[in-house]
Amino acid sequence: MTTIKDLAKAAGVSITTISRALNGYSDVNEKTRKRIQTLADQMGYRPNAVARSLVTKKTRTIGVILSEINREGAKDSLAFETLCGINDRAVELDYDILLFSTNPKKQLSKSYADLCKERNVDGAILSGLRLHDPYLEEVVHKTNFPCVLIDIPAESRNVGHVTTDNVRGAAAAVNHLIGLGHRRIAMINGHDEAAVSQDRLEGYKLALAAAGIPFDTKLIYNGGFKEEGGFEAMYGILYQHPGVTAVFSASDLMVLGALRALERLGHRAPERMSIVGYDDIAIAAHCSPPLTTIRQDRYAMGYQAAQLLVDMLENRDIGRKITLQSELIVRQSTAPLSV
Amino acid sequence: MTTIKDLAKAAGVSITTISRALNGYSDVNEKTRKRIQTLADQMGYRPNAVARSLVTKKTRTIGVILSEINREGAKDSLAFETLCGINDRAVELDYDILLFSTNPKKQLSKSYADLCKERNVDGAILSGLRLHDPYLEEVVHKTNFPCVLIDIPAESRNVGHVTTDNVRGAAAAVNHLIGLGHRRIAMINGHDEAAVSQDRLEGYKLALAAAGIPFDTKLIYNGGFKEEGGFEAMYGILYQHPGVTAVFSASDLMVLGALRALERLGHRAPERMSIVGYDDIAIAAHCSPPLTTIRQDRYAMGYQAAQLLVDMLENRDIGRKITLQSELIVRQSTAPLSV
DNA sequence: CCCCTTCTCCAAAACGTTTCGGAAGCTCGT
DNA sequence: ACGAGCTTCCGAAACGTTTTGGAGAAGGGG
Repeated sequence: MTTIKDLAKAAGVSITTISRALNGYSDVNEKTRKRIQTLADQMGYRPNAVARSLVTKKTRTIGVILSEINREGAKDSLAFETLCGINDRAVELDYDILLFSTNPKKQLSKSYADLCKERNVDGAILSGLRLHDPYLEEVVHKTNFPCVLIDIPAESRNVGHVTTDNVRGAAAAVNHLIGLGHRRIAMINGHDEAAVSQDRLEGYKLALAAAGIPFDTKLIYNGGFKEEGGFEAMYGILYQHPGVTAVFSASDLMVLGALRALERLGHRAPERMSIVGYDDIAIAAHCSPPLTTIRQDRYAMGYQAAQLLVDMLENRDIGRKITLQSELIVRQSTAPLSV
Repeated sequence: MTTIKDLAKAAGVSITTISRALNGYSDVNEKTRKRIQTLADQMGYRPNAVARSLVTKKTRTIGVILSEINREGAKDSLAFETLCGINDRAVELDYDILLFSTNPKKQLSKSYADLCKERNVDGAILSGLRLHDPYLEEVVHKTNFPCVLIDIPAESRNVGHVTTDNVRGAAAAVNHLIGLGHRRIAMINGHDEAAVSQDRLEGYKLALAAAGIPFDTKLIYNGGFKEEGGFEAMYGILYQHPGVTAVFSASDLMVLGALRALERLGHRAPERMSIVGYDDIAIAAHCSPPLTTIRQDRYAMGYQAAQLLVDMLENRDIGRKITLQSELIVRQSTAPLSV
């Protein structure tokens, strides 16, 4: 590995001059700069980022903490799409990405803040965390570490936030069902520790209220965003509330489970039950029936999150919150209420 | 940020002692070690990994270079599953992951080797690269940078390789079709720059030969591993070779396109055409018809790749090559040849 | 009592950069 | 001819660790 020292020796100038030449400072003669530049290319010199970081205190690296990086995460590629968005924007802005998983074991020994401190990332993007994750609170409140949260409402000087308009998305889903004539509409929600669940429930309520349909707590099931949870929820709905003709699910994955439950009991969607999901995962367009769902653009969310974080890091003061819109995609899992 | 210096001052000992105490050396009194340890905890001391790396020359970081980290990659989550596997094993082995994308723009300015040199990763895992990628050749031959290649056959002192038995997988797929009575079997392959394509073609040929079916180059189509490519290939097969009753595709994604082509022309699988895919992507089990396919365990591949790389990094001399088995999953896109 | 171990501890160098504060040498106006 | 002001360069400190090579003290055997 050629270092700046080797280069200085070879060029017959000081280390300082090499550094300033290569970094485009104005106090070095254009001719010597050229000479140094070509020499550097010849010798294959690459500045050592570690040494540089040590003195500049910047690593041009952002930590990405995704809870969904695990084997199950593959089915819904939400985390992956987010990561792609983050990555693409990060590359454009010339930042690197350090991937932190949230393996339960590691969570115990080291908090995110510790991870970030140790590895000296300039900032972090967090996604898929529970609302009351203790480490999350630490990051947001105790440290003032720059970070961007995805789908977790929190803002402060150094904390940004990107999400989609979940209230509106959910309302659109439920309105679609109401427009099809459905009145008894159940909801399969995620879990209480997710901000999006609260928002989507809110949207569900709003849509019902606007249509003059009374809200019934009993029609709210929690499926934990899991396929299995959707299965059980649908089972419960069919047995406990046979009058229900439509379901709004807070995730497509849970719809897959719900469809299995329907089938198991000899029913089909949308004939027996209209279902609208959330996310528009890849499977949604291909499963049977293809799912009516609310599409959220996870790629864009990641992309915006990276942009927002870098804006914060480079002291461009713009808004701390970004809300993207979602879109109702009508496919064949919903149908008019047959009387 | 508390540094080792602050800690030394607070504890009234030298920097050396702090370092050696915290790193578990034997030449520090157990009492002082305890004292230092609790003091470090109190003060929230975190060793600066950057400074440490500068002197140790190790970063405990592995670079992951995946070409498929982009918006399109979301549909087949192969890259993601691989990443999950890498990540899980890396966490267990206490390594971090630096994610390099292969944005075309960046490829021009910096080679992988440069990326790795600059960022001082200890080693790298590469996947999704074309067989004759110039930068790949550089990594493998010119530098002796430790890396593990996924699905790219190359071995040397510092280069490992993990793949699945693509020849056998393909042969199993084709044998399945032959067993169902099919004789005119086309293949939709990826592209010539993929090692897996060559292997799968090999398996296809082998299976045909074993059954005494003559090989016909005209029945080989290239779909470039793209959905659209599968569409066009199937179109071509139906028009140019109406006698074909079964297709082996080198990826499920291309099968999705092929199914669309079939449908467009008023046909259905498996009635008109039996199709077996490759990969067993998430959609495969849910689409219509559910796909018969060869499952390869991308997660395991990533996991093994990480293990192999770390073994190499830590000078455990084991094999440089890992081949995982694949598995035929029979669903409903294949059926006995109806005479 | 002296020498040899063993146990603790430490000063200083090293890693490869950036950057601060000059210091020469040159030009130019007066 | 002289100082001011540029231009171009450089020495040395700093960043936060690890590691080398010892040094002082305590203990033990002869």
